[in-house]
Amino acid sequence: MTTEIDLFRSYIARKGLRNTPEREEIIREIFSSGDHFDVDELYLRLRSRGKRVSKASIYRNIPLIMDCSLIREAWHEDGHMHYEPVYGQRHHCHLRCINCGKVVEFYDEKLKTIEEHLSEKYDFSILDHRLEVFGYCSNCQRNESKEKPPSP
Amino acid sequence: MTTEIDLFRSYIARKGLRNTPEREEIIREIFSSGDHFDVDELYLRLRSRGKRVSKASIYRNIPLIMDCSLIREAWHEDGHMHYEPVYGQRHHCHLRCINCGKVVEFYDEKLKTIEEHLSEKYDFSILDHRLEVFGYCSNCQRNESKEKPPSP
DNA sequence: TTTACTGCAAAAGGTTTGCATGGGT
DNA sequence: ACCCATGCAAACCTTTTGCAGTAAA
Repeated sequence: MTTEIDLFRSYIARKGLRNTPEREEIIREIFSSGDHFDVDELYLRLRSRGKRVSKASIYRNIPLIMDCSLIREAWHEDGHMHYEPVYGQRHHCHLRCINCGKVVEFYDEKLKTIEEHLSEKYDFSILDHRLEVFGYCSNCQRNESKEKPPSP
Repeated sequence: MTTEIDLFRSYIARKGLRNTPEREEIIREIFSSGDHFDVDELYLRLRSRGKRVSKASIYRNIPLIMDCSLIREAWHEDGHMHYEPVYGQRHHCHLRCINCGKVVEFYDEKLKTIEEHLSEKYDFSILDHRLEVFGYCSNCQRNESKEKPPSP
């Protein structure tokens, strides 16, 4: 976590911006768990630790934290964006259960190959990708029929 | 396009719902171009053809049209969802230029293999996936530096 | 005749922004 | 001292919803 904060500090300095306690708390909170999060959740987590950082500040800082590659957008769901820490983690994608929301992270080397093909074929310089795979987890496969509206 | 409308009609009938002129116009408009769209754009396209369908009706019908697999969510950008027609099209993913927004559709067989691996390894029954790849298209590679804010 | 569907306008929920205050550098 | 960052509240935008009227079946 020290590394993430240092990275952010140097990014802030490089951009001629200012370091603030709020900014440090946000980074600290994100990397204290290292898990996916959304703005509301992050706000409540900070709050529950007695750190009063406004949502406006979180919203204003997220673009900066993305810009220095410490987090990135993971997926959009339930009307809002979900983010994930990215620094120090192997790049990965998500396998998600469309019934219970369970998330499995995975990585597949073949994605690199796909990127290379695309780069050649369409003359793109490729920076990133995001793969989401959807299905029913083992639990929900059994209960699947219950959750679906009846087809009359 | 006849096929899409028939599919939708039979879906509506099967669900015990009602067919309406508005519903037919929406389907017709979506498949008249077969391209990506968002709600506002679809609304304006209908309007410019003299078809007055309210946005509320579009929003209310999109879940139905997704449910019968005629369209699906493509990506979330600029604060709103983008959809794409799916019926009659080979499943595909998107390569997008992060500078100019250019979209290239592609398909790679390796994604099927990835799905199979995931299915075995994590015991998921997999229904779908969405892969977005980001980079600079050939044009924007040259002009990349211009578009970025200066780093002081 | 029944009741689902539509349009309108209001509401809801996430995100952005204007403004005055406070705090890094 | 300068001016960027914060908190608050209002504004903004997309999407959802309540309601009364309309029209499929």
